[in-house]
Parts: sequence; structure tokens; C-alpha cells
Amino acid sequence: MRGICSDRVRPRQRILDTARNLFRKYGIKGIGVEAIAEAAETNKMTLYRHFGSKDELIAECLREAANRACDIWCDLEAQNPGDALAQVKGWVRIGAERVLSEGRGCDLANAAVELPDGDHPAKRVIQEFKVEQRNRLADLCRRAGLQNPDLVSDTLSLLLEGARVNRQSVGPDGPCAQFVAAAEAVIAASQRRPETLIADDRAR
Amino acid sequence: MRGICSDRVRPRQRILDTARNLFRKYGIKGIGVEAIAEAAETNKMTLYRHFGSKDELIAECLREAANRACDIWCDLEAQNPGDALAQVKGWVRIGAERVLSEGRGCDLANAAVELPDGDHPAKRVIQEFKVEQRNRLADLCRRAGLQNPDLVSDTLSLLLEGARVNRQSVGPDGPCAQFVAAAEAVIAASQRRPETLIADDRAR
DNA sequence: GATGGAAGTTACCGATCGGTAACATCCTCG
DNA sequence: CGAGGATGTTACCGATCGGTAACTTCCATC
Repeated sequence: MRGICSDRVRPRQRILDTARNLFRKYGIKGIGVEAIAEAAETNKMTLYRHFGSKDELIAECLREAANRACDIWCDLEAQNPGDALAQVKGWVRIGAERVLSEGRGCDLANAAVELPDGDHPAKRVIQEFKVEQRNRLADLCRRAGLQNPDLVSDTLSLLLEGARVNRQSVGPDGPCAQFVAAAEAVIAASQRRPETLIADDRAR
Repeated sequence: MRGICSDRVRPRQRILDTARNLFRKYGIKGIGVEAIAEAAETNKMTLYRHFGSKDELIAECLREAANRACDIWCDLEAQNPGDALAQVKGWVRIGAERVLSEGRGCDLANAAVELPDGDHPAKRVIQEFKVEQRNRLADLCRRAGLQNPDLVSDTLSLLLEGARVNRQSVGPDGPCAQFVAAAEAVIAASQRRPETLIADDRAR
């Protein structure tokens, strides 16, 4: 009588997927473990047997979200093999799609806002994820031959992070609508002489 | 036996100040009304007589935070009377100070992350605040004679919003450390020919 | 000094929270 | 088939949540 496919997914994975969705929808503190277990078509005991605590479930969800986000780097390389500049532009495009389509920002950044407690097991996951993303983008900008690659990559990071969080406050017609234009301007400027990106008004 | 000064502040204001601090420290959903009342050296009944519900207290706190944030526009004008460009740069400087010193982002943006519920009374406060900030900065950029003032102001907004939220994930040494450099580069670029900001590689 | 409103106190409500014990059932694999 | 581990079920725990009732005390004002 069981479903052909969906119920063949083990409870652990069902819980993870369901929890990620509900955390996004209601916020981490806005949904309880019992509701998560029921939505995952299982029960609280099974949830606790797999994850031990709500905090660990949160951390595991974020680990999965981080791994999923890391896949985009493979996709970028696969779609633009060897062309680092195209990959940077692809990063902007993918980011823009997320900003426009999702409505809720980065799971890990949102979790950092909701969990100011410094001892929470999720904090380490968040920190490591963000550091890795930063390094990867910086490396990409370097390989793309952009001027001031570290500054450009951090600028792009801030623009995307700002767009995703700002959309949650203002909606899709706010400043986030300019994310692509802003990012492209930054990239374009850094393809010229370095002085163009740094304040420097001396005559040619 | 009462304190000379601090206890002369009415309970309503004590509650608002305390709630703002505790919301910042523990998150909106991470602190209860009873704890807020006690920290404000009063009690739950008085809190509810003044605000009616926790949700309304949240909204009122954000209203106050928004009003306080609006004071910076007066300060900018007072410190740089008539010099719109200097005010834009002052906006960057003040934003950088907040990023570096506060450690926790914009109260209103954080609240938007913690309260995905669209019917929450705080949502309207957040939206109106962010829209007003956007309009004011855009107006400032226009008066400063910058090229593409709307694009520049939204870019600056995204950079600041990104810096404040990213700091909560990565800490002060992450991409947010480049906020000033990024913002100044954007401003500098928009002081030149418009083509400098928009992708345009034609020869001179 | 009397009065009225603001504030404090205590106790309580139902609901929900995260988390656990004990036991029944299922499914897989040897 | 049999056995053992994974899963389901039910009931329960203490704590805390947001919110309220009833009553007392304070304090400024007239």
C-alpha cells in the first residue's frame, strides 16, 4: 500500500528535506520538531533517533544546503570550461535567478540572523560555508584576470548577500532589482585599468 | 529609595529600550515577554497594558529603530550643509562604523528574516522604512551629480545591507571589511563619464 | 487629604515547546 | 523461517510560551 517512490526515501532524508522547506517558510524558531516530523510523514521519535536534538537537525540541514550550494561551482565549470570570466558572469546570473525566484534569502545567512547564540552548532557550519564561498569567488576573479580580484569578489559577494536579504524586507522591486546591473558594472570596471576601480582622478 | 535618574524614565520607554536590546541580543523569537519585562525592571502586566501583544511591541520597537535611523539624514545634512556628495560619502562612513562596531545587522532587516509571516504588523514598518531609506539615498546621489544615481544608490544600499548581514555569518574580517573600499570605488566610478559605470568598451 | 489613573503583584490559563520511555510493528537479510 | 535493527505509536515529562484576572500599591494632581 506504500507509495511507489516517495516513501522509499528513508525517513532521515525525508526529515531533512521537509525541515529545510519548513525552516525556510516559517523560520527556524517558527516551526517545532513535532510539526516537522509530521510533515515528513514520520514521528518525533524517529527524528530524535537520527538527529539527537533540534539544534543538530538545524546544523545538518545547513550542511546539506551548503553542499547543494557548492554544486553550482561544478555547474559553472562544466558550462564554461576554462573560461573563468564567463564563470564569474555565470555566478552573477545564477545569483540573480535565486534573488528573483526564491523570495527568501540564503538559508545559512538567515540562520545566522536567527541564531545569535555563539555556541550553536550551526554557527561553525555557516562560517565555514561563507568562507569557502568567498575564497572560491575570489579565486575565480583572479583566474578571470580581473583587476583587484579580492576587492571585486568581495564586492560581488556583498551585492548578492545584500540583494537576497533586502528582498525579504522590500520585495522584488527594491534595490535587489538592480543586482545584475550593479554586478555587471563592477565586473566591467575591473576589466579596465586598475585606476578605474580605485578612486584616482589624475589625468591621463 | 528609588534611583535618581534611571527610574524616572517611564515604564513604557524602559520596555522599548530593553526590548530593542534583547531582541538584538537573542533574536525576536529568542526572548520572551516576561524576560523583557523583568529586564526592564517592570512586569508583564504593565508591558501588555502598553503594547497589547508581543507582536505590537515588536512593531513599536522597529518604529523607534526606524525613527532613530532617520536621524542620520539630519546629521549628514548638518555636517555637510549643501554638499550632497560629501553627504553620500558621509553615509558610507556612518554605515561602515555600524558594520564594524555593531556586529549585528539592521534591526528591521533582521526582523524581516525572523518574521516570514506576511501578516505580521512589523512587515509594513519594515517595508516603509526600507523604501524611505532607498528614496533618500537615491535623492542624495542625484543631488550629488553622480551618473546613474538610481543605480549607484541601489548599489550602495545592497553593499551596506550585504555587509551588515554578512558580518553576522562570517565576522568582521569577511567581505564586509571591504565595504568602504567597494562603496568608494562605486562612487568614484560614477563621478566619471557614464560609460565607466556601464559596460562599454569602445575606444575613446 | 482625597481621588483617580498608572504601575506592581500574584496567580493562573491553555497551548506549545524540546525531549524521552516503553512498547508494538515492520522490513531486510542471513 | 528467524533474528535484529529500523520505524511507528502513545503517552508522558518539565519548562516555557503569550496572554489575562483580580487585587494592591504608588504617586501626582487638585
